[in-house]
Amino acid sequence: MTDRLIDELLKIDRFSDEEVVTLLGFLVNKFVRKGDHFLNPGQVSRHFAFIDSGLVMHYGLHDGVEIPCNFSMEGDWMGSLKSFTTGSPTEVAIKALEDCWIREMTGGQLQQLFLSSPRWLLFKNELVQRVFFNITQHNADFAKLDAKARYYKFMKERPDLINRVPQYYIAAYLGIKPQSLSRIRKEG
Amino acid sequence: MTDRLIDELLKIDRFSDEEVVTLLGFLVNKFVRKGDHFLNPGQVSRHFAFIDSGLVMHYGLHDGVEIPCNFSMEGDWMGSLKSFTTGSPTEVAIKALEDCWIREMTGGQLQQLFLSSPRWLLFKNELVQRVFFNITQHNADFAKLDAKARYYKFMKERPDLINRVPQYYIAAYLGIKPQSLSRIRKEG
DNA sequence: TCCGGTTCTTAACAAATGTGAATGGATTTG
DNA sequence: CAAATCCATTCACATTTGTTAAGAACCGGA
Repeated sequence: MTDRLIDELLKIDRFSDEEVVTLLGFLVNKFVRKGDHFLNPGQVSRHFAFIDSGLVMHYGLHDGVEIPCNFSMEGDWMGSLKSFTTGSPTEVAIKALEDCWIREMTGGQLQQLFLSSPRWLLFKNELVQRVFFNITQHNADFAKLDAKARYYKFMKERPDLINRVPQYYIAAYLGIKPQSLSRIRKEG
Repeated sequence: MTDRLIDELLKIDRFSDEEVVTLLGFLVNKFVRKGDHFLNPGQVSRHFAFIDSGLVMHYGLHDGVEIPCNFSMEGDWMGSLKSFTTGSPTEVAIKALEDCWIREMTGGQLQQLFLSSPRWLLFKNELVQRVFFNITQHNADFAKLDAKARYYKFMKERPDLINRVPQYYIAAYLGIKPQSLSRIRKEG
């Protein structure tokens, strides 16, 4: 039997069996139905989770419209770093776009993990850095590319998302209106 | 005699005198003239530095145009995290917009620092997180606001930069053309 | 299966932003 | 100091994107 979570862990660092067991002892299985929130807008984030299956979006609200800023899927970890570390109400909510099976832990458990082995802090840093690099790239795309180019780039780089994310969310992620995205798709 | 670097350090964590001395032992003073690079486009980043005075921009190139993605000034640390940690050629160059006095160290020295006390790793994480939160906010602004709103927000939040950064760089940072920024400024 | 809502598309028009070119002022350089 | 360059502005016009409204296609639930 293989465990995707362990596979992903070992890609990042050489965790010992003991370290892995400690982590698994903290994790609790949970089901999140499509459309439900892992983290509601304005709430304080208290959990950090691995996604075994399914897809979520991280999003902010603007004039009542949900604007995704990131997507996470099976094999990814998810959480609202800022709310989680500062205890402030989150500016970024997390909602399931598909039924999800996840394994979650609390902030206190994560702290215990950090104390149990220095490797876990490096692990966290690695995850933060990955998201940081992605956001930096997305940001550069906004400054450099027009709407059409951003859409083509998204299609090329995230073909896995094209058919799993509703187009009006993709449009919002790219900073354009759904009608404009339709037009871009039509005119090739 | 006060040292801005030490002030900033102590805002982040309770470093001991010994830890501070270790850091200072690694740092080398350097002058970077306005217009010169701290990190040239495409080079591998080998240094990490504190800015005692002056202003730099982190930027990427697009069709030969410099597009800033971040600014750092006196009191800030600077470096290209991705190039620095992965050893890859940087996608983000760093250029002085004003004459700068900096104190820099090498990657090897930073590693020594990490080994000397766990506090330094936490320190690095804190710096990464801050930039991460900033970029995340800038990113959300791109998706949510039009050019005019982005400019007003920038004026409100970064009045310290308005008169130190040339307007064509501010325009590029905001993802618009200099002429469009001129028009926005004119029409109020 | 049918219904009711949601998502996607289309179109005409409005508004925002880009483009190219010219000007004048400021700044740098020799 | 003068020449040269760079930078900000302005304008007319082109292109892109937003807005509003309507209908078509696609669901999910009764």
